[in-house]
Formats: sequence, structure tokens, C-alpha cells
Amino acid sequence: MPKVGMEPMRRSALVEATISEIGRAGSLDVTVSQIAKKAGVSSGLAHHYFGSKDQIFLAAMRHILVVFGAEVRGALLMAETPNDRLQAIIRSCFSAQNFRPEVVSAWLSFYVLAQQSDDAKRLLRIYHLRLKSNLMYALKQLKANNDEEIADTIAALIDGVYIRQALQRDEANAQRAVSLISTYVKDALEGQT
Amino acid sequence: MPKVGMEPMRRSALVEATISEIGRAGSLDVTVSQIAKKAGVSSGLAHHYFGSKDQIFLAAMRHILVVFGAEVRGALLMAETPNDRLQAIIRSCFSAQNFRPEVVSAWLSFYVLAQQSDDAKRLLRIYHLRLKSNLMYALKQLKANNDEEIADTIAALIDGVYIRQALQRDEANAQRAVSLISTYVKDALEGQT
DNA sequence: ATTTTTGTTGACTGTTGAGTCAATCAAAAG
DNA sequence: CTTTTGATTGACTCAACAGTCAACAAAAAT
Repeated sequence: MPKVGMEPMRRSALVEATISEIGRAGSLDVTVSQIAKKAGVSSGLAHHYFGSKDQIFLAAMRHILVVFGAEVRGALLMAETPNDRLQAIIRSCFSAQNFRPEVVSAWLSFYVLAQQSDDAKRLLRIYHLRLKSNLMYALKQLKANNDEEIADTIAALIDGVYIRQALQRDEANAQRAVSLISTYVKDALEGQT
Repeated sequence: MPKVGMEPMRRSALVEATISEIGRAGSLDVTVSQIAKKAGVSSGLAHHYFGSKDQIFLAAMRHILVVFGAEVRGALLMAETPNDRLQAIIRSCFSAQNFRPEVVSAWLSFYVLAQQSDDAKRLLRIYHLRLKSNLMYALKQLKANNDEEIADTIAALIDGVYIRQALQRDEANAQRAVSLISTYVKDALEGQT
């Protein structure tokens, strides 16, 4: 079985397994062995490819952020008006991919990780900046005079809805989440123009 | 030195130490020894009074919720109009006591704990229900036709602002947090009446 | 004065889990 | 056919830590 070129497959299997196990456990309290088992390999191999548990976590976090970023970019491509752009961003947050229970749960754990690891903090900051810049770009075109406050509110709302979803654990209602935030956006823009 | 009646003092010292250490570490990854040391006692004593680490965490969480609940109730007493009531609730969330960096950080960890422990989940659910009921009571008097959605949005906003504060770690700007949420409330109510 | 109760410690135990390492296997290269 | 290289394992080491326990200290009760 040992063929050449296994590395990328193993890496991504381990990353997926990490997200899945973190989601299942609801915390970073998962062992390398659990992750490896879920990925169908030995714990030694996980260390072989990633070096340490921390690196595995970071790789998983990077993966989630990359998937998220790609989805947002894809959705933005099809948006024509500034309002479309806002909707595209919001809807991306709650897409089937990103709003999966394990992923939501993993997000929460990554927020915790970011309090401990500088690398994780850096990753999350980049994500935050990109999200805000995307929001601001659309809001500026809409001539919202308090665009910065609105952007921060949207961002906080997204995080808040996520955290609450992580707790409830019933099947995620993405529709309601999107409508909640969209309603806010509508009200906020009406109130000020 | 061993006088009678030490128990309540030790318990509260340990609870305070737990919050402080969780806040410092940014996660539940603190040892009983660390907590005990911070409280100025031995690890054995912590076990003596609480039985297990889980129980210590739960006691700390209960303490935060009790303090929070008391503050909200106090603020509500002085509110006269429904709008005052909303403001009172929001302002309580960001009071000097509740919005301390360690407490904010501990909150985030408690959300994680609630994904693992049923007891923690129950505690948090009670807090959520009480918060929502307080919000709804005020919103109903304001004749908001979409009161439930507004209540959920406020709650999500509070959580979102908290989580972001936990990350930034710079000195908390409670003023801005309150104004962010108050602005939302104003817009939401104007938009619909 | 002695007994009981309450508070308190720190050493000890058992377990768990991260990371290492030598050895193995099979394909690819020469 | 032999050598190299990448993939892979599982046993092993070592440290950390939760929880236990026997023992001690001082006040309170008798």
C-alpha cells in the first residue's frame, strides 16, 4: 500500500478528522490518537507530518479559514450591487459548508485557541480584518455614514449567532440566522440615510 | 490558625482564583494546583471542599451568573420606562464587574464547558432564558411587533461583543459596546413602529 | 484534661497522553 | 537485483496531573 505521494492525502484526512473530533468533543480536549484513529492512521504518523499537536490544530484552523475565504470570494463574484455584496458575505457565513455543527463547534474552540497561541491569534486577526474590509467596502458604496459601527455590529452578530448555535446543537437554522442579520442591516441603513 | 468557619471563605477564595486563572490561561486548561496556589491553599483542600475539578468549575460559573443576575436585578429596580429597562440590562452586561477581562475570558471558557458538561449547559440555559425573558418583557411594552427577533438579536450581539473583547485583550471599552447595541435597539424599534 | 471536630497539608498513586524511535514494508530508482 | 526513499507502525519514555490518604494542628466541646 505505501505508495509515493500519500502526504497531501494524509494531511487533509488528519485535518478533517481534527475538525470532526474537536466538534464532537466540543473542545480542544482531543488526543492525537483520537484524531489519528478517525483519520485511519497511527498517532505516530500524525506527529510525523505535523510535528506537534499545536501544529495539527493550526492546520485545521487554517483549513476552515481557507474554505470560508474561498466561499466568500466566490459569492462576491456573483454580486452586482453593494447590497448583494453584503448579502453574499452574510449568506456565506451560514452556508451548508461553514455552518455545519462540527465546524461551528470547532470555531468556538478556535476562539479559545486564539487566546493561548499567538499563531492562532494572528490567523484569526487576518480573518477579522478581511471580513471587516469586505463589509466596509460594500457599506461605503451604500454611503452609510456610520459604516464602521455597522461593520462591527454585523461582525459581532455573526459571532454571536455562531456561539449560540454551538450551544443549542439542534439542527442549525441557517435561514433564520441570515434573516436575523439581514433585518438588522436593513434597519441600520434605513435609520441613517 | 485553624479556626472554625473557614469553609465559606476558602470556597469563595477558590472560586475567585478559578475565574482568575481561567482568565489568565484563556481556557479551562488550568490545574487544581494552580487554582489552589492562587487561593493560597493546598491542592488537597480544593478537593476537600469541592470534590472534583469539574465541581470547582461549576461553582465558578455559578458565581459569575449569580453576580451577573444580581447586577441586572439591581439595575432593573431603578428603571422606570421600558426603554430604561432595556438600557439597564445592556449596561449591566458591560459593567465594571462583569466586563473585566478575566471574567470575559472566563465566559468564553464556560461556553466551551457547556458543550461538555450537562450541568454547565443547564446553568447557561437558565441564564439565557432569564435574559431573554427580561428583554421580552421590556420589548412587549414597547409594542415591538417582532419582539422575539429583536430579543434574539440583542442576545446574540451581547455574546458577539463579548467574544470579540475576549480576543482583543486591550482594555475593554464598555462604553462603545453599550452604544453599539443601543444604536441597534434604536434602529430596530424605529424601523417597525 | 481529654475528646471531638474542623481545617489543612504534602506525599503518594495511577492514569493519561504527547512526543520519540527503531524497525518494517513496499514502491521507485539505479 | 540492490539500494534508496517515503510511508507507516506500535512500543516506549517521560512528565503532568487528578484525586486519595494518613497524619497533624488548633480550636471547641465535654
